Amino acid sequence: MPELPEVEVVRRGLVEAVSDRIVDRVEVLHPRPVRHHLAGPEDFADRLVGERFTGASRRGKYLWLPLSSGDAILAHLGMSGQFRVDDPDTAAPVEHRHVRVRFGLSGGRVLSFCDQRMFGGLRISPGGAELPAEVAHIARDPFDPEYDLDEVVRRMRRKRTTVKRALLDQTLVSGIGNIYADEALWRARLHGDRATDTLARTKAYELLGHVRDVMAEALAQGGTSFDALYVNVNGESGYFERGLDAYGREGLPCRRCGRAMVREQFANRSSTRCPSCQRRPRQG
DNA sequence: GTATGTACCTGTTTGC
DNA sequence: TGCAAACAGGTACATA
Repeated sequence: MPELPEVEVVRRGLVEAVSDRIVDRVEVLHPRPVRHHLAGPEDFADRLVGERFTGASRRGKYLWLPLSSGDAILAHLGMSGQFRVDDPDTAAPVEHRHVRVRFGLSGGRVLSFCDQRMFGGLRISPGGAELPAEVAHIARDPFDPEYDLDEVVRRMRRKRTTVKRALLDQTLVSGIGNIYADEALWRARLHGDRATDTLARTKAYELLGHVRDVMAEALAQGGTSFDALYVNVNGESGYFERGLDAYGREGLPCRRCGRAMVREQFANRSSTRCPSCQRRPRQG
């Protein structure tokens, strides 16, 4: 599932692949990924033909492709979204890759938005080249030059919620999903149910430091991959899966203490933790 | 304003 | 063997 490191890998690939290319053809093969473009799939396609890409930007897990008109194509990969860049002659058949939207580019290459589970999507953001209005509510991520760690710690400790919910709150700090939340909690030896307002200031700084570190390490390895659902624009997987200490390790020994890792339900998803290093907080 | 719960999706795995 | 149910989970929206 693409989180910040995976989305950043895709962004870097897109900068190389689409910058200065002109859209000469758009095919919307399934309406769902453009559901947020209220004027409909045909309008989505018509508006983009003739536009020139000027780069690729990101905030948290949102990506956007600024256009020379000042508008942007805003994208979210959701659970299983991928961007692929191919030569038309060598690309795999459309139906084998769940291609939902295809862009013909000047120079002959094809940019495809593929999405098996269709939680992701594309939309046109008018005037959104700099920062789409649709992502204005998303907090800066830990790799953003203007990310304000002190402010995140202050806001986190003021919230009346639990630590894991706070990490996943994209309006507090963006880019973190279930995988890297579990990894950072394991490194910080914290249980996800710990109340944020009982967290010592130094512990909050430590936790957010682990968040940044684990995502930086994942990015350096090209991201994490599961079930080939996440790949870069060339269809290649990252290598960080072997670096995970918590996520997906239910029943395996904790790499710190050897106790078997456990998996628990958490808000319609799951959390994996060490029952010894990450003790459940006392209630009340 | 803030916190929480649910719907949206489909390929794969699990259970009867 | 075959079908149904469970599961994965980020975001938008509804509800409390």
